[in-house]
Amino acid sequence: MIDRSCPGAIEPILEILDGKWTLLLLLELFDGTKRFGELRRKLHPISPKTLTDRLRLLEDKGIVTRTLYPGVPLHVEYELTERGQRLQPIFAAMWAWVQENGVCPGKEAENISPEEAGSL
Amino acid sequence: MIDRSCPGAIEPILEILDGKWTLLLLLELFDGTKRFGELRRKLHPISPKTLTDRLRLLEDKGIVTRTLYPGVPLHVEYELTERGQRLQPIFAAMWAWVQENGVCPGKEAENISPEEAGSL
DNA sequence: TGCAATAGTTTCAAAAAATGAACTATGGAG
DNA sequence: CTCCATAGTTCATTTTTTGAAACTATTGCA
Repeated sequence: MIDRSCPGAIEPILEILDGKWTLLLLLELFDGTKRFGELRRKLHPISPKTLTDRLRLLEDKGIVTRTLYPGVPLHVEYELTERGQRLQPIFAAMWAWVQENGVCPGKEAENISPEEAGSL
Repeated sequence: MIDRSCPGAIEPILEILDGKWTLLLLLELFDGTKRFGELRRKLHPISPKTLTDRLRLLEDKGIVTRTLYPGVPLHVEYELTERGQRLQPIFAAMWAWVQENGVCPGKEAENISPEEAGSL
């Protein structure tokens, strides 16, 4: 389980998972390769600055790769590395916890009024 | 595994795990009931304000309980709830990731010079 | 030449989080 | 009446993070 003799050892992962958008961003990437604009839309209203900041950090930590495709218009794809894929169990554990203890916002959204629904 | 149809569902846990000291604090509490001063020493140099802020938040979210023991000197004990205990698998998954991909700072500390060691 | 579409960067302001130092509260012992 | 030890609180300041708006870069096409 958890090795209590080396408490500082979780720090590398704290650096990776830290930041307002990081977990949501990683969730998107678990779903597969994504382009910059696509991530921006799915994580709306994230700012482009914050998105690049996060992606650069994850790149530095070896969690994602950035691939530029020249051509018109150019585009860029972000993809999880092997190392990044291995983060999935952490999310699965979070997910399991939420199932048992949290609430899924979607469930309550089922009975929103038509007017509210229209504005989405 | 992860339910992609309900992406917003991880948010409750983001609120719980957020903050510079939270994960380290929870690690301490997994080890057992702890008093305020004890946590403060183990998490040094955390400020008392930050520590109370975190503990209050965790209390509000039903993750820890606070028990006051009157008497002289008075003392307070913080303990994980059942709900809080169930967060352990998340940490275990983080730990496993670090084992495979990260570095344990302790390992490198084995060959520090005597002068450096003396200052600890 | 200038526009369209992608993916950013830059700069500055605003908001949120953490820190540090000093102070409060409790209650018995001396 | 003061002191000790515990567990905080308060407030001003600093540091860190996030955000918004406007601007840059690339390259083919009309």
